[in-house]
Amino acid sequence: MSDDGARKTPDRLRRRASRLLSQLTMRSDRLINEGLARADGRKWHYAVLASLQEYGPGSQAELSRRSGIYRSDMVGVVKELAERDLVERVPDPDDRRRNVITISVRGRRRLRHLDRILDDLHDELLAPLSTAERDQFLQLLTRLLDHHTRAS
Amino acid sequence: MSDDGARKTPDRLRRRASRLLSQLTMRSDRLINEGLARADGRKWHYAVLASLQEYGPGSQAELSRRSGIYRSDMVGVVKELAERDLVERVPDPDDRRRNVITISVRGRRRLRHLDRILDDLHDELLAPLSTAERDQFLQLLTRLLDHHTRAS
DNA sequence: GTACATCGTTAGTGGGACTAACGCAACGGA
DNA sequence: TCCGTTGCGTTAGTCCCACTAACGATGTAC
Repeated sequence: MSDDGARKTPDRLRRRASRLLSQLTMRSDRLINEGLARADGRKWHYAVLASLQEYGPGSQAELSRRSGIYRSDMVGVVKELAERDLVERVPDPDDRRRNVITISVRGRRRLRHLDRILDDLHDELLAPLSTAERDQFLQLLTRLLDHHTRAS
Repeated sequence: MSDDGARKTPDRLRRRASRLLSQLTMRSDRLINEGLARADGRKWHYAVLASLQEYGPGSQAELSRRSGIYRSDMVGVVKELAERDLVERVPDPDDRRRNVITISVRGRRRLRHLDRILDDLHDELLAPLSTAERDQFLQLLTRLLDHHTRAS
């Protein structure tokens, strides 16, 4: 950003929800990415590990669907996770197109770790809000997102 | 996105404010960009025109600071606006490093037009929320953004 | 068997934030 | 008056991310 100091951001801009969202998301993404990076973590790793933990093993394509990561990008994510022994990738004997991805013990431990890191980072992200306000914020975001997800 | 149908998005993911923000912002950006594109408009055009309207003429560097657009990107934006006769770009006689950018009559009309378009698009974006909830949402976003802007 | 869909993979697109470095002009001291 | 610093506009290029296209191999349906 470069609009520090004499903040002359026009009102029209400052008031638009779309702009508030992009700006805040930019900061939020930076905060989370940097926070995770400090622990050699990435958002995508977290997403995949969480998906494996909550819904069990699955093919890359299925992980894709669960996590919203494109299957073209999933290749690299799974590779990185496998390199770190957080996940096992085994060809599916029943369907030779598929790899079955399974979370490892290290993977579960790692997920717990990332969860703690994310808790802290979100505390920082939502710092100015009270507990009630945080809930409200989440609720509003969820309703909006749900609305635009169904509509898509 | 690709997580339609059987929504198996893990809870951990669905609940994180950071993720809600990115996802919603992605939809929001698409909505706004496509809406503006239908009228041959762009976010950046709006930002610059709004800044000129509210604070008067300025150099490209100053517009940069007002709008948060990088001065390297401002070059192209001003060029596009000038091509459409929405602004005038004149060398500053008092400081030969500068161009003075001024909004034209067409520019003002265009800004009003874009404002109407954006009003509609934001109505769509915030559709599921009541008026009170929209205010609250904006207020929460603003507080969060302010907090993370000062801290930067 | 033949058409079609799905899987993993590679490559590449397009947009947006952001950096580096340039030549030029202005400003602020010694 | 020269000199270092700062600000300007511009060009080029980086990185990240969502997303598309196309591929060969495999599975499924008719």
